[in-house]
Amino acid sequence: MNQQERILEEFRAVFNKLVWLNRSEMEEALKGHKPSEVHAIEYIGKHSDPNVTRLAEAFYMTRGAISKITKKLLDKGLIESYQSPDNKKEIYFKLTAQGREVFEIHENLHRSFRERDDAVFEKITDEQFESMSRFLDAYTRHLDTEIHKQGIRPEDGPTPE
Amino acid sequence: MNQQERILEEFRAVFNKLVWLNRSEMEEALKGHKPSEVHAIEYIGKHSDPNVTRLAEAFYMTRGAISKITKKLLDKGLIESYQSPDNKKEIYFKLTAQGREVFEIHENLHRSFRERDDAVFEKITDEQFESMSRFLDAYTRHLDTEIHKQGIRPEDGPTPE
DNA sequence: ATTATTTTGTTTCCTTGTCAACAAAAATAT
DNA sequence: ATATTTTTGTTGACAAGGAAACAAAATAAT
Repeated sequence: MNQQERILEEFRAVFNKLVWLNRSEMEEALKGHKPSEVHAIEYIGKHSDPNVTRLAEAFYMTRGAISKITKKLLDKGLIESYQSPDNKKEIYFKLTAQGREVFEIHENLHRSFRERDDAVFEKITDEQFESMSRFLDAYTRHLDTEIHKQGIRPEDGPTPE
Repeated sequence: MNQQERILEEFRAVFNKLVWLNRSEMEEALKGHKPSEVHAIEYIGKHSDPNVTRLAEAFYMTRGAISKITKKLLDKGLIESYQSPDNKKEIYFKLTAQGREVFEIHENLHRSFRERDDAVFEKITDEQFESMSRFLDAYTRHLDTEIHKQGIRPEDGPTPE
């Protein structure tokens, strides 16, 4: 295993550990709501006029899947839908009071996770941070170039926020 | 969004892009085999005496899920099972000739992905590499400590290779 | 040695997401 | 203006994976 594979593998491992560690606490605090539902609530709470298509693009999921999730959230009364007077096709979502509660719990938990790990990030120097950031930027640009080379298929490609 | 969140978010983005870019090519080359099947073939080809439990631990999946995947691979004739004379319970797997073909195609593709991205990794200095590596080690240790604090539940925790 | 506990693999049921087909609305072409 | 194409959201059929229950074998306890 060379340098390249090692660094990517290490990152993957850290990420997995992080996800696994946070999940149990998150699930405990938000019992009764599935991770995908909470995720959608977070997005809806943070963006203006979100609709099924936007959520699907942001989550790299199909519109069908999102449609089912928002249906559940509507049934639970965590979100409500509204439309623009000049567009009868698109359906937007916003949080209800009850949805905002879930949103806040989620935000607070995220804050606590961040604080928990602050120690590690305080120890990295600005140079270290800059170093990683430059690497990531370079890698992203490289991948974008490669994606472009392959002949892009924008309809199923990621369109991150 | 602070430093901490930014760096993690950037890594997630790079990772997603990487997965997405490689997937189409991989699926094209290994048509007829599901990603999870190929993944299992890779593991079986690289480890000695792998069984359902080992695969489940390595992939962070349940034994039930792995059991179904290996069943399919057996039916396809890509792997075969064998047992030790002094253990009638554990069932190990190894690749058949046909399975090795899939294994090789997969390995070659990975090699080509690596070569494709070499340029990016060649540009990072040894200091940069060291810097990232130290950060990752520190983060892993920190998370291990936190996991330990929480009261460990080894039965559903990750047990990476 | 016998009993109790743990490990291993499989199966059934359930949930979640993808895919494909569809209708309604909007955008574009002609 | 009308016709065609694209976008948007929904639904039903299907596949993948998780949870739980289970039997068989191995291990530990007594």
